[in-house]
Amino acid sequence: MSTPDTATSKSPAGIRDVAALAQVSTGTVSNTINRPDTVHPRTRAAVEKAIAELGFVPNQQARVLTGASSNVIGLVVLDIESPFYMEAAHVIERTVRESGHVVMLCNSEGDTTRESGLLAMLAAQRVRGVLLAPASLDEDADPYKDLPGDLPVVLLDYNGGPEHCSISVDNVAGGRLAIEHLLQLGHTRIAVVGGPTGLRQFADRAQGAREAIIAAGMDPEVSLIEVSTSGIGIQDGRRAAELLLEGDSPDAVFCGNDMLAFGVYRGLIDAGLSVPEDVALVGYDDIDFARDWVVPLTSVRQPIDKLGTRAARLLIEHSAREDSHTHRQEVLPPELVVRRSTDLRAPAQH
Amino acid sequence: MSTPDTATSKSPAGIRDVAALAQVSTGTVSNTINRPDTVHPRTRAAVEKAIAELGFVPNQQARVLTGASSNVIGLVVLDIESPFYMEAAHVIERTVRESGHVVMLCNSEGDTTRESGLLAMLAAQRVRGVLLAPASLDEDADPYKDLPGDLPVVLLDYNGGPEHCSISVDNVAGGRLAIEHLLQLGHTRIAVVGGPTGLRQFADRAQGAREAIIAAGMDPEVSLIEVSTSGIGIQDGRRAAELLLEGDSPDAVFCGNDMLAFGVYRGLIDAGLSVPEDVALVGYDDIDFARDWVVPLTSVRQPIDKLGTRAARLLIEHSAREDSHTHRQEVLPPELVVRRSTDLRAPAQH
DNA sequence: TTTAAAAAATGAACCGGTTCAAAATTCTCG
DNA sequence: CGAGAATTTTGAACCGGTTCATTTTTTAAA
Repeated sequence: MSTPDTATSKSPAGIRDVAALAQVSTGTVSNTINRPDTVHPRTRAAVEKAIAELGFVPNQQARVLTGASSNVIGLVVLDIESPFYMEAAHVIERTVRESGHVVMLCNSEGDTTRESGLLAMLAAQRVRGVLLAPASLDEDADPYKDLPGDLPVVLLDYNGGPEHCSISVDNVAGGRLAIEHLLQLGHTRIAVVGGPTGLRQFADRAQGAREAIIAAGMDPEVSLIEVSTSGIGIQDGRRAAELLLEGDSPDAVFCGNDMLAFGVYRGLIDAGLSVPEDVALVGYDDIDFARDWVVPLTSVRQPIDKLGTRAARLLIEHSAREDSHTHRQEVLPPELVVRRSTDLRAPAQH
Repeated sequence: MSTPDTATSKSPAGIRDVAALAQVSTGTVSNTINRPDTVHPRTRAAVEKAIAELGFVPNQQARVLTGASSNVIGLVVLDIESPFYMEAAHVIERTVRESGHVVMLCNSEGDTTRESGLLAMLAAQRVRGVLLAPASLDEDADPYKDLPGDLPVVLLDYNGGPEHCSISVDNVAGGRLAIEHLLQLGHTRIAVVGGPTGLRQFADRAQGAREAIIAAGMDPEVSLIEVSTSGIGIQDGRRAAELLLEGDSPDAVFCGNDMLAFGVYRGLIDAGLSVPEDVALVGYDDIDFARDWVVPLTSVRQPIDKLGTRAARLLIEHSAREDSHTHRQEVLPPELVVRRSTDLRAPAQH
């Protein structure tokens, strides 16, 4: 409106338009943009003026087509609303930005069909590579065997074996950590609210819980009450709590993630119990909310920062030297963050 | 590994490779992909076989280059971790998917410099269009006047005037709703915890609060205690609560968003007050957590669903017929959701 | 002033698809 | 069987940048 847009208001200016206006060749324009030091200052100024005048924006598509590698990185998560994945996305976005890349965020919604559709789309898009938090959790068959083209992929939060790069957190160790903490505090009837059977991460955490009980010389059949839920949200936790309170109440509850823990908390409060006096509560993930919850939540922290940065860097590296690349699997250790939901003496802030 | 990859393991197969293998011309391959009904069944079969054999994935970049419109839509939000924007992103992703598009999610982190960088990048990427939740909230100067190229943009949650398409929610009305509710319940000393001065949304909500007080024939100077915060997170709310409790305690608090409300809740609880008995509490946004909070939170709901779907559809439409397009501004009404944080009689679930 | 070397600019070919006018093939029907 | 119509197939040109061998200009040295 205010800028009269001197010339073409039809289609966005191309490099040839710029070349014509600046009275140089297209090669020179290209050089001005990509190798400014190889072009004479006077010429450069003229070209830059023309670029500004036309509002010329180089077409990235065309650029990639000629061999330049794309600066887009795909990120496929299985739940775009889960705080855990969002924090991860944030870290990844930041890391990736430092090297001039951008993230294309996609949501598989835990659906393997959608997931492979997205992978195909990202391959068609010729993205630089993909960070994939897999929806498919079949252990036997490797579902990522035949990826479209030779799309570089790094699995996120899931160890897919030696055929893939991956960064994951040791979920079994995490489960163990939680239970060891509760045992140390003297709890003997511990409930485990693990998400849906079939989600590997959650199964592993429950497995760790069992191992810890056994290592302490106790019988899981007696001291461990396992409950599975259909989802991994607050409501699911709440229902789990109701279920637990029907039988012999546990004196501690370990939840497969923080959202479940929040739900369990509500269920306990509604039943007139208090945390941690009557029941101790441990979550998993240590999302931001855990620290700020009414009763700050003890939680097994996944090192999201490391997870995200490592994964992003690994992918960029991987996609840089396409061949002669050996897949690498990194497994990070989780860490227990003790707060008041298990220990009243814990500082109010952390 | 299992697939020996007969031919080229060097660079991903191109349309000419397919044509050669199927013994047809490139045009026929293109037709097989895009207009299958115009090619003879026998030929089609041969081409499809070749495509499968080579693992051919059409290069989307090249496709776009020849004029096809991109299927990528940019989404720029100012806080990737904010539940509100994530819920919006989810809705948008879903809507956009239905028409075969994908979302490229970017985080401006409230920084206008980063924001324009992202817009330039999206323009270079030749995305179909951009949904922008603006970081720049200057009212006077229109900061989106000279967008790179003729990138179609729809402003999200912000009315940018007649020069832009936008979908927003009436924040003034929202503020009014909240206060009217509190007045109706008989509260007379109402605090308003509005975020940072300078964030328009928040300023508008506070403005609505003032209007409601005046409309009720009261004096804002007397009945309204306004507090501003430096951020819009839980911690900021908590600090605001501490500040409020130093002076004459209010009997109700209206917060600029739900996160602030959660923080205020913690501050109140820590000071030995209870909600809603001692102080009523109203949030804004009605994020998922509000319903599941320990004391379910009364909140002014932004119709995120509508916001997201409308915005996405408007953008696609806008970007379809580039010219002869008149900018449209839609303003959606907010809605009050009453829960126990203001009214004990509210049902436990909603 | 001449000449060799360095610096700058050029422009056609190319990336990998799509398009479309023209050519080749198949079908219809007198 | 042959003409005309309908259906398929073809392939060169194009999209908008980049590349790089070549040409042109400038600079430095003799």
